[in-house]
Amino acid sequence: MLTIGKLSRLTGVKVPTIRYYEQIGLLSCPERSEGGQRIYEMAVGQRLSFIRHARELGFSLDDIRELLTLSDEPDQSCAAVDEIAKRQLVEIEKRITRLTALKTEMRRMLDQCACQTVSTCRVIEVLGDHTLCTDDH
Amino acid sequence: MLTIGKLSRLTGVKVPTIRYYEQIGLLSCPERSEGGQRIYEMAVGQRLSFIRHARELGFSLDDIRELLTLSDEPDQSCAAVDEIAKRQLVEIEKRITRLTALKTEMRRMLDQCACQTVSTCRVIEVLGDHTLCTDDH
DNA sequence: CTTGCACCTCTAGTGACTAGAGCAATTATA
DNA sequence: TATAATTGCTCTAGTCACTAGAGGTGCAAG
Ligand SMILES: [Zn+2]
Ligand SMILES: [Zn+2]
Ligand SMILES: [Zn+2]
Ligand SMILES: [Zn+2]
Repeated sequence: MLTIGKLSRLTGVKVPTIRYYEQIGLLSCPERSEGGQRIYEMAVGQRLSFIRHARELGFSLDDIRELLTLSDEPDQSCAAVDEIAKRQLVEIEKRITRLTALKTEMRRMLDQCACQTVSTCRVIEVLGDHTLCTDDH
Repeated sequence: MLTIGKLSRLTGVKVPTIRYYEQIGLLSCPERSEGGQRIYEMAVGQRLSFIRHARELGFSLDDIRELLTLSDEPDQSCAAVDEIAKRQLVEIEKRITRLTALKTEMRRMLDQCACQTVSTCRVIEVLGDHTLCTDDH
């Protein structure tokens, strides 16, 4: 049995975040002490660690909610699970592609700036005129 | 002279977004028609296009606010401008690094899954146990 | 003159928390 | 046992950059 603080230390999830997860129904309401404080069973630590790790890997809370539901049915096919993960992978790849293009553009801007006055600054110039860019973003 | 709709079409910034930018002081309040509708000078198009392009390149509205202020003083050194852009570049690079690590981890998870039942799903397993990962995130 | 689109203000919602106020319960120390 | 320190509680509001919707008004074409 754990207080919210201990659960927090155990999982690395901050106390207000745990309460937030309860509020949005990602964690079910735990028992309370006589004084009204939350008391968690040890197993909640597993669930919370799962949530934390999935968040670190970039899954949305909605995806996590679904993953948790799926993981409660061990005999089902894991196709749906893998589908969510694949979608997440594609998302990540898209973001990397986009950010890589931005990086190139930013570097080009900075490299071309002669570092004199604002009136001749290449950064300002390019920001004001997308046709000076090499690709769309 | 432009109505808000024309300004929107000219710059590709949505009407509510233009009003939002006015609300937070990124665009100054334009004149109004007798009926109370906003009427913009052509020059606002430049400013708004600058904002849009900077947003597309990932700058925050706070950074953009500062860039706009700086760009109004053409004779100053552009060091401060370039500083903001450099910071932004570093941010982008950090995000790429992080996302690349996530991508690796996600791919590993998916590759290792034998695609049978949830109980043996590698995705669920790894999400529940970070020690199965190859790096920190 | 009427139709229909564009425009107006204001409020609330998004995601995933975070901060803070003001108070109650529990635990550690004296 | 008394007190102090820590931890817990609820509730509200703030973050960022918008977006959606309600309920109303202005304006231009036919
Ligand atoms: Zn410069
Ligand atoms: Zn561009
Ligand atoms: Zn699987
Ligand atoms: Zn991990």
